[in-house]
Amino acid sequence: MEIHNMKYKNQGIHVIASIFTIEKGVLKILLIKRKNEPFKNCWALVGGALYNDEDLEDGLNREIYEKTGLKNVEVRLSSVFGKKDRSPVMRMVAISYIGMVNINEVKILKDTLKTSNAAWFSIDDVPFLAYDHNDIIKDAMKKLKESILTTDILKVFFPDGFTLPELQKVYECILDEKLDRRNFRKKILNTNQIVLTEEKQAFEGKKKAKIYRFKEESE
Amino acid sequence: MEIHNMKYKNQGIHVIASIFTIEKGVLKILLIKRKNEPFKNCWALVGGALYNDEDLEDGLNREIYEKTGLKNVEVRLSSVFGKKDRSPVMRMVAISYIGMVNINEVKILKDTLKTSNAAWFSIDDVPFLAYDHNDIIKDAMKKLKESILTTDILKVFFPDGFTLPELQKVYECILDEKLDRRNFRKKILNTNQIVLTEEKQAFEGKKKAKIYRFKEESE
DNA sequence: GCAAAAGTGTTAGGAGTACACCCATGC
DNA sequence: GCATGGGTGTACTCCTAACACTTTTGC
Repeated sequence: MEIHNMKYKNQGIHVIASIFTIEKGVLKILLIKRKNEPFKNCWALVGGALYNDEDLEDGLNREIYEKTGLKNVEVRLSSVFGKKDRSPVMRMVAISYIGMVNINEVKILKDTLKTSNAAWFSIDDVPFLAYDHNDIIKDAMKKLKESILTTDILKVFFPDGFTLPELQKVYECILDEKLDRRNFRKKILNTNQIVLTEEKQAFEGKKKAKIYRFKEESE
Repeated sequence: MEIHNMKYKNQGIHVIASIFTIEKGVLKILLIKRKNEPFKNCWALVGGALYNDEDLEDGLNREIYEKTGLKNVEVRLSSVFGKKDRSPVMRMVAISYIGMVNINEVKILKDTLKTSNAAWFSIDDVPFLAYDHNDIIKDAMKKLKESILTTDILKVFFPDGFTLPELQKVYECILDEKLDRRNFRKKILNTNQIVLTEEKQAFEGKKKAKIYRFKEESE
């Protein structure tokens, strides 16, 4: 590869995050309003161009921080988008990630150097977005549904443990379907990913529910 | 993003394929010997730098063709490798794919503009490779194992159909474990991905085996 | 007729699904 | 005491895994 060959010039990498949360039983995604061209004033996913001197996930976390004020969002690779004309400015390949945050623990910045607004949108109510970000969200949703049972991606929602009714609500919200209470308990307990604690806590009912927590990696 | 900012200059995208085949019951991977720096004379996966004016998979297929003479290899996304120092020349992010080819139907070029050799290596016998290609293979192997049951990625091995003993050999070879004949048949037939044909054919035994084929997408 | 591989069936355990009743608590 | 949600068990089906015998055919 000849570094000065025009065939390779002006390529860049977008690192993009579909950041989800759940607020009052509704799955939401974090969007920002762009302040600059291209797609000025258009809503978009959080993300931007990777620097030369940072690893992919570090770049993504920097972008998330710069555009929303959020720090240390845990992210997982979702997919790659590389159509040659997906950016009107120059050739950009997008690496897309999924992130989950606890809405009670974060405060997003509405106005930054490059964004004029930031807001949570219900997943059923996403507007037309910059670039191919609508496609990216679609793919991220699919991956999210696949990974909730097999990974501990939901851990961030429950830093202090959770009751099974709570967890079930989150599942129902992400999968967008009702689940049977008894079968849900069996399934979750069978994955061997969670353990019972001593505590109890009221959730929606009057009766107190048992609190569980995700196992640590070592357990 | 300011296009002339040094933070974004000299970035590129590697498109890389772990091309597998099965030869005499052994899983093999296609490697090429590099003719140029960096990693001159080192073995490496097939792939190279993406051009500005081509989609990701088109670029990958071009690289495969240039370096091995193979055309139209069907590929699937595997993962992404983006450590900042993974290339000594400039910042390169690698998009890695899995490809399968039928060794009876291809002839690879041993010598091209950029390669001085190309050869199939048993998966247990892969040498030290250029860049982070050893890591990329490891990941591709994991993805390959996950996808053989749920996708028709093995179709290319059997353009004219296959017998179940044949297919089982391929599974055993990729998963690196022995499978029970009766349970294998049940499992495969249950996936509803294959259909019985009228023909029969001898494989390893004297008795002729029934020939199946993968369903078309429309079936 | 025998060696070598192809083909088949049964049983037991585990997971998924559907479904109904009692328990604890706040009001 | 009753409404609300939390907690539990059972029966059926389906998938998985373990396991042994018969069939075909080339030699």
